[in-house]
Amino acid sequence: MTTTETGTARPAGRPRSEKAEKAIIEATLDLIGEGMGISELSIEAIASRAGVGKTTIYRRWSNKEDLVADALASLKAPVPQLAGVSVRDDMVALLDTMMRESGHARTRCVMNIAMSESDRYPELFAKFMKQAVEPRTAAMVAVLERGMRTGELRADLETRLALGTLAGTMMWHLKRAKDDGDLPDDLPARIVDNVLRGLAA
Amino acid sequence: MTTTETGTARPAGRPRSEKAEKAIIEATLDLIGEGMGISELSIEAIASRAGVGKTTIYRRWSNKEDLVADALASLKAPVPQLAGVSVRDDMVALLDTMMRESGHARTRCVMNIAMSESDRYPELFAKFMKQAVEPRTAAMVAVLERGMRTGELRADLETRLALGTLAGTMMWHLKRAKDDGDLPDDLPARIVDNVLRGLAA
DNA sequence: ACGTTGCGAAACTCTTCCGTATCGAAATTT
DNA sequence: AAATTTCGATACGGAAGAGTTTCGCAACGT
Repeated sequence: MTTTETGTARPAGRPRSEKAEKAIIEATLDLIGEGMGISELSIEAIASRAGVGKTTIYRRWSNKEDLVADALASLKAPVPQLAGVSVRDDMVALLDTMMRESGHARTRCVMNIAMSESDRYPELFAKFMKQAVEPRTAAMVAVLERGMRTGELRADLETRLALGTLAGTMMWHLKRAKDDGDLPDDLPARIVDNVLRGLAA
Repeated sequence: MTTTETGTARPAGRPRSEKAEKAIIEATLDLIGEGMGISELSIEAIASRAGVGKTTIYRRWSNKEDLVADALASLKAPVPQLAGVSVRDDMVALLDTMMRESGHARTRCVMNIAMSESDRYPELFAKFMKQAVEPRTAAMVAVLERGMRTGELRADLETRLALGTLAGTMMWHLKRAKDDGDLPDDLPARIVDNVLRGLAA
């Protein structure tokens, strides 16, 4: 070998622009964030918004679905740092993160797409769930299981069911909030307190 | 007046086919039920599926959005007959209806559309909410308020919050069920019992 | 220097579909 | 019978956009 290798053999010619790639992904998420559905999303619009040629897109992704899948998958879920003191406080923090993030139009639209187009693009959905949703549900399940061990929660709790109740309630309210856009700051706390205590007299 | 009137003065000429109208609405819901988003839905596909000419559609609706709005609005929500004995049983019955109806692909897809395209088609969304969703939430709220009066539920309950917890939890599980399609028959009962009792030890 | 590959831009073909118009046949009122 | 309206079918012009190709230039290796 005479080449100066840096791990992998670099092919000859001009290397692909990392900047262009970022711009394409960003433009895609941008347009989705403006309320576009996948079928309304056009490669030409993405190229124009990103300031690149269509060739540059097709050189990397063979079609629209592949591109959108990568774009959605690039949304990492930053799970918040938890105090770890009480289940109640940790869960409020987790729901609060959900609420604050859904305040951004982009997040809401991405969620809409992931939810509603999951039938049409199952692979896309699976990728998104794994990258963006599962880290959060895993964090919630961990909190719940800790509570069962410490005795803060009932020992016979079904964690999947309890997770659904907490996250599902939050989602329900986030959906309804689209009209004016703001929910009370203490909503996460009220949800958690209600769910922990129960509705029965 | 010399005409044989039947309430309203019928104009001369061949009357519009009631059957064609039904077929158009049905074809629209059918295609939506096959996973098509509104923007993917084409008038030509609807006409073909309904076995009518495009003219027959455009004579009745001036564009796609009007047609879809009417189609979605035609989905009445049949609120089940409630026993009215206990809040617990009535609520299980309501959630059970949600679950069984969401077993139909058409219902799921219609829900998806209503949820996700609400930003793009706000009037459509409003119409759908009023016709198909509000009757159900109203029934749930009625059950909750009855429970507060009878003492079966806490008197200081926030009904909107409690509604969100019950319906939101059910929705959460319905979303996850897409993979294989079936949820345990006793899921509604387990949800209600868990929510009423609370998660805390 | 030179070959190779990526770049943005533009032109291109092909398909889909909207909304309108036109046709002969059918249904209904007068 | 005549007039009117709807029917399904088909054709049309136009817009949009997918995916490909070509072009001249830029960036990288040898």
